[in-house]
Amino acid sequence: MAPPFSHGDFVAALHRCATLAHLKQLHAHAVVTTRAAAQTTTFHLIRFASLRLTCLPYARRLFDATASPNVFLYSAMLSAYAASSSSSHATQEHARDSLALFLRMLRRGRPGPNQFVYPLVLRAACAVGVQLVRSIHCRSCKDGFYDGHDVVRTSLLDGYSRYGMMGDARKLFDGLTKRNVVSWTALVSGYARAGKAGDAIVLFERMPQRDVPAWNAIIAGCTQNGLFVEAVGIFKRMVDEGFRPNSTTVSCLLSACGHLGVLKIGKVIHGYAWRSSVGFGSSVVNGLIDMYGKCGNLMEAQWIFDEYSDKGLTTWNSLINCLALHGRSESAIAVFNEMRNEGVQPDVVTFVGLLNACTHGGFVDEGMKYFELMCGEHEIEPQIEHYGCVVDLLCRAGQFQDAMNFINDMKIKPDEVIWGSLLNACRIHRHLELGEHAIRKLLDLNPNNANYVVMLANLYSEGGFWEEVRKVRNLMKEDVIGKKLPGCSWIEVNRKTHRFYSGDDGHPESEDIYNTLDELATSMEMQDIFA
DNA sequence: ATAGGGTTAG
Repeated sequence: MAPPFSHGDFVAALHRCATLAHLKQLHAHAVVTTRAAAQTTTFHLIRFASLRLTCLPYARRLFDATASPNVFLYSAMLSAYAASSSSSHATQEHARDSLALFLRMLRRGRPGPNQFVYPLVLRAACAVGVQLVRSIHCRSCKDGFYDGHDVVRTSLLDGYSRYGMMGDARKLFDGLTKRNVVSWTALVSGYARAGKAGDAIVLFERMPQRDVPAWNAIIAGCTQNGLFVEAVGIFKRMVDEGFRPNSTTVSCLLSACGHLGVLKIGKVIHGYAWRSSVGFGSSVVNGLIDMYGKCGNLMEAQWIFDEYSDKGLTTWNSLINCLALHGRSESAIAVFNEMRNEGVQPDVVTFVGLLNACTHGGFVDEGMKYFELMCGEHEIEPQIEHYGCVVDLLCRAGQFQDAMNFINDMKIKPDEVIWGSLLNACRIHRHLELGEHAIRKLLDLNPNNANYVVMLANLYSEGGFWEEVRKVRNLMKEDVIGKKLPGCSWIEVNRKTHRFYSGDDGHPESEDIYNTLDELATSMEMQDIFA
């Protein structure tokens, strides 16, 4: 006969379980002492199995073994699904399972969903589609879990904001009985994701209180909108005000450093991850590979990649992108093959990197082969980025007819990047006719972009068509088109940042730089001739 | 018991 075992004893014992085997023993003990019949026991077992031991299937079996689960068990199960959605594939699958449970509740009518169930179901609905968010919104109104239930409202706010529906999100925010740091943060992230970084920053500055996720939201919002300098500035404020950055902060910042090419700050962040408790989880490691790669330190990126044992899809993608960026085309392709041998399924981003590698290496046939592989075997619907890569690939190789045929066969409308790639190649290969065609398409898409007119002038002047050049120059003087911003780039060498504008000769070593550029161009042409 | 923050891309 088992000794008496109170509920308190049971919970205490549960928290000392380190493995699923321990949990099963305790479960068995509960069955023997008939405690298993109590739904509070099952509730604790489900939560511990799923959240602490990350064993979702066991949690589900416990749930399924209960004849008429109460609302606590439903919400424990929904939390379990929400917590174990790490990869996007798992998210989809778990979202479907969560929604199936919700539908079961509605069908059976008992227990009805309550204010704890709605936020969990809404999180799953977000992963599926905004229509579902809307339906659940309606349902929550009918059930009376809408007015006055700020947590449900905040979940809805987040749901709409993830689909860029900021009007609806704003209404939900304005109708809250009491705003808090969570609802403010949800709104800030929403505006940032919708591309309204300015609105996001204004709201952030108005927030009555801020915590680490709130700072992360605005830093992420800046990086998502290309405001990398601002992201670094806000990070400095965050640290000055005594907040402790976590791994999310660090990965956002590494992204910003990579885009800016500021190795110095990137290394400081790396050092911070080392000293603090942030550590080297996948997001930080992937961010480091990307940052070092973009800042020119390919060796360091490769080294971090090699040392990291828990390589995920993004880890592989980051390295392939770095290699492509550095013109190491064969290595990028080799890493891609290695990745597939390891059984990691490539995604849309992988193929952008891979196609870029092919473009930079001039591997036209391989590039086309990988494009086919992506559409065929991997069943990935090509995005505009992939089309852009292929057009670039064909154009740089001078295969204009193939490029035009490819553009005409595209399933989506060609954008500025597609026509821009074509135009650039036409300029290099002096293909005037097709170049004019590309310019026309570009001006159709964006009549106010002065860059295109400058490109047209360049196209004519490099072909020696001076009369046309004069016409275009006159067109520019009419000021119908805004002023062209000069192209700008910068690089950090030996702790000093050197900045260059296009056509700029202000750098002290300008003459050497242009000489080296000429040498490189000549050497490249020679390689072309003898290839 | 429930809600907010994330990296890779021409």
